[in-house]
Amino acid sequence: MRLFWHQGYAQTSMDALVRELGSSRARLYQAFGGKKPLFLACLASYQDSVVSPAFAAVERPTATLDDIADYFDTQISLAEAHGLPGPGCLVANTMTELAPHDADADAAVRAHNRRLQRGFAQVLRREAAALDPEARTALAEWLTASAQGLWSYSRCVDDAAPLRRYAATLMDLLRQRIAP
Amino acid sequence: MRLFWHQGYAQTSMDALVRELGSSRARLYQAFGGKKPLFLACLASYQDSVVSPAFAAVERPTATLDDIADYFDTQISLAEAHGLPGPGCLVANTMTELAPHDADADAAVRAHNRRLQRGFAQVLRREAAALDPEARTALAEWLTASAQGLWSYSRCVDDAAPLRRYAATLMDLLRQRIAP
DNA sequence: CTTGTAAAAGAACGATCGTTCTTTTACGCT
DNA sequence: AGCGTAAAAGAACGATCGTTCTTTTACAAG
Repeated sequence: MRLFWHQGYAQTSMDALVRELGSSRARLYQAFGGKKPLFLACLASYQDSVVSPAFAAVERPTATLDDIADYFDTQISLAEAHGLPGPGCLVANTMTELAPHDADADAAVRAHNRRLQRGFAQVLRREAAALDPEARTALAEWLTASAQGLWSYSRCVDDAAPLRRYAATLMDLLRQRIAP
Repeated sequence: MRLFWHQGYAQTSMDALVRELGSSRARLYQAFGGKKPLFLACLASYQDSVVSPAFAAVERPTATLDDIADYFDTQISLAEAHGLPGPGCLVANTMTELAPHDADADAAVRAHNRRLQRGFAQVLRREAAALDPEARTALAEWLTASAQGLWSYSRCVDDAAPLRRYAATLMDLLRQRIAP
């Protein structure tokens, strides 16, 4: 997963994957059937091991705006830990590299976006009850796309400061928008 | 340029470029020296032929918030004309594919981001004079990163409606933030 | 018309890609 | 211990990559 994440799909060879996983080529092909199915499995594994731990708090029925802020902070700290400019988000990278050319990758990416948007929307239903539903949906969609902007940005900055400023601005704008 | 834009750097072969350009391999190598210099030349050409026409209005000394909104609308209409899911923005794609691994691409991408941020900041200096400079810088940086989010998003949506909602939300949030 | 020269075309090279296949290893069963 | 079988390792395949080199073409000068 790490290689796909850091280098992208096209730039990661089966040879490198065999070396990284310490497995054999035959085993990889028997278990997954090829490079693309292996990549899709990595994408699913990424959901479980990276996205879910960070986003689960937002999906709790009691989640607040602070949980959204924490989600961004968590992801930024993760990016910082990987070293900046960093690998970004595997899903976000897939969105630009593979999704337009591969139906399976596209489906996985859209499912991810739906998940984020749904999580954000649930928080907003409680925290922005005064807004009409369409406005809340628009904000949830905006937050989802803004997360992608964060990941793109993380690929060409030297440290986490600009990313934190971006996240802080996002939350400021959101709070001002839903303030009574 | 079109091939790099639509398919990315790694997925575009010199063979395909020769066919697309109707030129010969020898001529390409004599004129540019290789695949990467050719790509960098395309990146520069993209700035002139795509970015500048859309962004020049924002960089005018008299530009207003409406010019920023027009910039987003123009880019969305361009994406729509290319067909969605579309090729996105060559610079945004380079940001995720090549910039982390290539110093030249990284420099070009950062220069692009500085240009956008500077343009946005100049508008905000007039339209948000009440805000302190740091807040204006944060907003200009936010708009720049948000543009990248728009392009990421454009790679996995079927029509322009979500993109227009995103841009409209951006402008709403911005106007509310700088409202007196 | 002949000849010199530069540009264009495409053959060819080594390297590497994803994939397959053959060989080897190792372990459970009688 | 001997043997059958499945898994692991890596050699090998055709295809394609970026790049280079050889051949052909076309045109201008004498």
